Amino acid sequence: MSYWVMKSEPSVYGIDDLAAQPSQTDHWEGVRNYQARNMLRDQMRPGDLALLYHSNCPQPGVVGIMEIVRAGYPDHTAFDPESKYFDPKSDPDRPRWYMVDVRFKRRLARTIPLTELKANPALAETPLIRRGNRLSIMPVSAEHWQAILDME
DNA sequence: GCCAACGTTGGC
DNA sequence: GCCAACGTTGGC
Repeated sequence: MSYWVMKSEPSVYGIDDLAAQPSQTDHWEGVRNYQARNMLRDQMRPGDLALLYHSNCPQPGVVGIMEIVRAGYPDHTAFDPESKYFDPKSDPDRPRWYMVDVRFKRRLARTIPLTELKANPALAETPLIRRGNRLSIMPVSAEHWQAILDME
């Protein structure tokens, strides 16, 4: 079982949106980066856990925990010309982009802000806070996972 | 809004 | 394959 960090902009899709789903489950659509795609397609498995990180907002930080409930499968929004995630270079026979399904587990007791994550020496090596890392899906070690939750 | 740090595209 | 131009991300 693996741990992950998944980023989203709360103005687009945040923890409240996921929690509001009838099944508290949703597709993680719209990832259009090859490195992140490879993780979605090849590495994420049902039962894996992911921290949800809110980016591009007043208080960027980790806000909750999600569980991966379906392994990678083709991101159908890439096939839909009406979707903002449409990509004409992806088609059902040769899908370029993938997604997983995630289920809301819980909110953290508080948002753990990026400033605090950066200030924690135990997290110096975690991809989330390494400068310039813009991946929307990142692995996190079990040790770093625990170190983050210890800050809750 | 600014700008650093990327990733992608396309000419050659 | 190189690399300049361009687009995007995301903190601040």
